[in-house]
Amino acid sequence: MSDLLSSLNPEQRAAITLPDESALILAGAGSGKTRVLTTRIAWLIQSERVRPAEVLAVTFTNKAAREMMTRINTLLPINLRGIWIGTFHGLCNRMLRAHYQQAELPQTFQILDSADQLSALKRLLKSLNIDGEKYPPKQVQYFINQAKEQGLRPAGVDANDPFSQQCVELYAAYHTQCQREGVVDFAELLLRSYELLARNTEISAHYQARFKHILVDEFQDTNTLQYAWLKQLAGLSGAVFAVGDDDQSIYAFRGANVGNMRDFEREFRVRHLIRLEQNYRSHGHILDAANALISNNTRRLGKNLRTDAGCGERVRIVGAATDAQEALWLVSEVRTLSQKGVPLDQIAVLYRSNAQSRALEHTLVSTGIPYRVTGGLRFFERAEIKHALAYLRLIENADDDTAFMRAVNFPARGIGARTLELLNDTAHQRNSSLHAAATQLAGKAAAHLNRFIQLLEALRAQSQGLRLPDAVQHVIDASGLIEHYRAEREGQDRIENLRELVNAALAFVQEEHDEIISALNDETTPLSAFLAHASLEAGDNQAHAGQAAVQLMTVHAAKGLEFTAVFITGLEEGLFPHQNSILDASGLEEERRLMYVAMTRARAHLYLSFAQSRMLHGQSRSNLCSRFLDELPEQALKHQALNRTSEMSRAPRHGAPRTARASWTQQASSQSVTRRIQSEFGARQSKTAFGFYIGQTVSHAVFGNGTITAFEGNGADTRAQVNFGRHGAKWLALSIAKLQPATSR
DNA sequence: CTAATCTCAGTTTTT
DNA sequence: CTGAGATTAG
Repeated sequence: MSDLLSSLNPEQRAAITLPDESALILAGAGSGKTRVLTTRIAWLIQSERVRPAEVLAVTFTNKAAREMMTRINTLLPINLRGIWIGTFHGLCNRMLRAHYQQAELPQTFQILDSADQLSALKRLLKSLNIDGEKYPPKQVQYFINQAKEQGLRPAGVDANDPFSQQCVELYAAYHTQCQREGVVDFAELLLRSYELLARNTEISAHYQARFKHILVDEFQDTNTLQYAWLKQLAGLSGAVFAVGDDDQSIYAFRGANVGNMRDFEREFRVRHLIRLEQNYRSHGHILDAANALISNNTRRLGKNLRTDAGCGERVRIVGAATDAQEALWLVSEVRTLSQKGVPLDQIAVLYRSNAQSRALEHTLVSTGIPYRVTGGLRFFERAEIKHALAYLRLIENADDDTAFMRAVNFPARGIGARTLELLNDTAHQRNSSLHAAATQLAGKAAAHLNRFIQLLEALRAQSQGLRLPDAVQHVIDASGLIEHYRAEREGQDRIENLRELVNAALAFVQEEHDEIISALNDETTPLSAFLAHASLEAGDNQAHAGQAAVQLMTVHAAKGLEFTAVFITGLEEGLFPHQNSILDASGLEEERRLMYVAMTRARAHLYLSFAQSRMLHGQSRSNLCSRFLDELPEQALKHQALNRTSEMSRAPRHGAPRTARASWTQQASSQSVTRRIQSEFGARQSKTAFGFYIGQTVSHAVFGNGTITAFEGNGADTRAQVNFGRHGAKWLALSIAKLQPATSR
């Protein structure tokens, strides 16, 4: 027991050894959060306060769940049979499989991922003859998911405007469609599981009695429904150990409710609130800067990180003339770091939005620095994989219309829009699945359709006796997918991926025998379990590990990771903070938390950079540098001057250096702190256009006085973004709008 | 029915 | 500038 608790600080130890009641742990960035969580579980079991089967731990990502399992196993090398560790969705799936009848689901129910859900909705809109322009499928999807995440069924949604009323009806129709098809979307997994517990006192009592300890990771990211589910599961007696950091809440945009932390404190009668404020990751200056930044947010639960490490290096701030030069500077710094002995995979390049990666990648490729982009398409989301899975899904459940639509004419077998329209109508009239309608229709209407139905029959029959990997192999061959891709120019990669799918099935079957995982899904078939696995765990973003490479990713993707050196790029108003979040205070605070997360990823070296002009949407635009730079304490910073001449002479193409330099007029920089920062390292006043400059106060005949915040475009097309205060921000073409320099008050 | 061409919007993302 | 989705020509 003592070794479990050795080398922990007093707060960590206190958290780990708390009594059997609910507790809230405010765990700052780099404070050993995962360690506390896993050690708590190991300690509870080792001291025989609970058996493994009485513990439930929930995370947001599969990666986190796996890591937790591994670390507990390292701390406590005993059989953990019966412990429930997984994602919210994974655990709900598990529960629904065990009680599928009470949950009113078919035993073989399948899970729709977001893309599947969207195509299901598009199909629904079409069959109801609803204008997709007026009701964009994406918005309907958002509406439905939001309702579900509030725990609401169609009858419970308040709809006061025509749009919402229509959405409610679509929600109801969509629900009927899902029920008929035997499919559930992600939000449905949670809601169904919640309802199962809420309505069925026996089942609810069973789980409440069983799970004496419930542990929640990243609690600040829970949404309303997840919180309600936890409450239902814990009952009155369960001890919920919630670990989170309100300062790292960056998912409000998808429904996360930081307010859950306050509610939790009250509703679970939390007597133990422990703050983990000792940071084991970042050097002093980095932490000082991050602390100063986040202190600009209001409504915090309050927390300040400290470190025993020295001040370390100052945070470096760099302004470049163009995005291309920013990238070149980055490359030279990466080289320097590498020469100093920092491994490439310990260097992260972060950005606010994915679109920014392109320019960086371009430069990295041309300078020969190996890099790896995290994010983007994952294995099970690839088109060819989804096609193969669609055939497998149809074997399992012929009524799965989403899978049917995906497979029916891919590879092309002469079943076009016309036939499918007819099929859709037939199915809608008879209230049957597409497959059922197709069997009726096949004889008379289309021989092609008939052949497809027969193909499905054959696949089902032939895969019957096969083991899962063999069945997968058979399906990708007999469906014609391999043949189809063989004929395609760039089909080779896709064929490789399909072969990889067979390997994935093989690995999955083997893992099923693994003791840790085997407790799951005793009742379902291997195929059904594999399909659920494919939906719930979309697979790695990037398959090729191997060689050490610089890590490129969005700030969101970097959460939970740490690196020796971190570059945060594109620190410009409109980019970071993002344009769409600048308007309201809560959006801005989330952007600030995002910046905080980004900064606290760094151990020893932190670089913040911006460009005065950048290519965006095919146009060059100029922005002020980010307001977040103004919020950092001067003593923790080092403004690094770009050696303009040498950098520019090295610039290969792009980067019209001459015009850029010529335009750096020396303006008096009395108004803005931002400009002061810019002038300190020689970047000076931002770009001018038509004699106007960024930050200038101008007056407009209609909107009155405003401040220029950005330029975009060139020549006669040049437009300026002007913030007119209560009139909002407007883009005005300088050749048209008659702007006047405002006279000072 | 398919392939080529046009239009248009364009954060962040896990399950 | 890009990629998705719709529209139109073959």
